[in-house]
Amino acid sequence: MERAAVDLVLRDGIHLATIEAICEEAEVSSRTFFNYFDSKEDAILGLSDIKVTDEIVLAHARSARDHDVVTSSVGLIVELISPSLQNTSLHQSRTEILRRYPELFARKVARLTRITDELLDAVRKLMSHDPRFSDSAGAASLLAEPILSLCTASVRISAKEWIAAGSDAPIDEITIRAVALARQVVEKLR
Amino acid sequence: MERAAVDLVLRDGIHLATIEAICEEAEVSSRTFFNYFDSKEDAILGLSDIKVTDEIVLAHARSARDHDVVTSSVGLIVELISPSLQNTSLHQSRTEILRRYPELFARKVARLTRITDELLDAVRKLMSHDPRFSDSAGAASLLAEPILSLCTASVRISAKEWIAAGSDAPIDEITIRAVALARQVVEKLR
DNA sequence: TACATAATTGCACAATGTGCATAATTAATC
DNA sequence: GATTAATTATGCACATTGTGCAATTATGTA
Repeated sequence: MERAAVDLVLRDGIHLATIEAICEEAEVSSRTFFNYFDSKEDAILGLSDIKVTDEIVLAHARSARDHDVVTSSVGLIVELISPSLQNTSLHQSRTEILRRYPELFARKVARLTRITDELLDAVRKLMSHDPRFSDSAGAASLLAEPILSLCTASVRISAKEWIAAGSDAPIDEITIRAVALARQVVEKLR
Repeated sequence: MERAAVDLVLRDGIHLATIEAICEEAEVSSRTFFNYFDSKEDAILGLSDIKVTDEIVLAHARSARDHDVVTSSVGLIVELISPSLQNTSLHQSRTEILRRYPELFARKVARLTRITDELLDAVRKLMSHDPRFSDSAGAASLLAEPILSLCTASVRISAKEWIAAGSDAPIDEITIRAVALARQVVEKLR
């Protein structure tokens, strides 16, 4: 049904890709459609459930060089979004859809804000592993949000570049490039 | 009608605050409602049209100490959101609504992404006034997005604190505090 | 008053989404 | 293989949001 939804949007446009049409294409009833997706856009955008587990967070906290919170945060973010980067066929169609219909970003972002709190907790944990934040206890917690934003934006750009370059390079390249961008910002602004 | 929408949501809950009920309260027809708002949430959230004019951008570029891009960007962002901070009665109700119904952030964010491109252009202009970015021409443009994210997040936190403290202090306090937060991040991460 | 313009409304309609009862499919057990 | 139990798909009625269009009402102006 996701395939049908995505294909129809690209073929007929978002307005003609009604639930009815999608269900006809997928050969299911419209009622069944809503048994699987909360909304039409869920199917179109493929809003999979990202989980931020303690294991993943800890793994990144330990593996980052010097326990740098930027490196570990970027690594974590890239790992979380990597499934949607690798699922090539569907994902490419979805990327094209977002390009054509920027309004749909809304839902996508909505889902992301749903996990923003989880990500913030994760960044705070990662900060606690970073020696530069080990002394300043509670006050530093306020910095988690700006740090997360900085890292997320860097990943966004880096992923864009990666996709534009043909998605050939290993995904780690996204991480490396994103960390470099974040560092540049810090260097320039200090 | 905005007043009626906001009041009803707080009184009866989002589900019972239907268009029909809101229109009854506001004593207009539902058709009239949609002549003024594109959607129910528009009225509830009061998504006013933020305009990023060249004048405002230039004013901030010039007034910022040392033409620091963080200071000017934060100042710009605070100025853009200040109307919604000052319109006390309605805004307080809306803040409470967002607290109760975090899902509604979606639309709010959607509107913000609509002006993200404008904001990015603004930040690039502000960067061009910052001596630290004057040499590195095109490459630095990539940094606009992370910088904007950093500033936006800092403002978000600072505004939250400001509201929590009772919204008594002048709005400039938001700017000052946000700049301080952004600076802390940069200092810590370098 | 008479006229032009703008604001409001009614009505028909399309589309999304939900609740609930029923049918069809599949798997499990004897 | 037949029977039963679980899951999955469906049909139908309905509420809600939102739009297009034509008609009506209100408002200002000469």
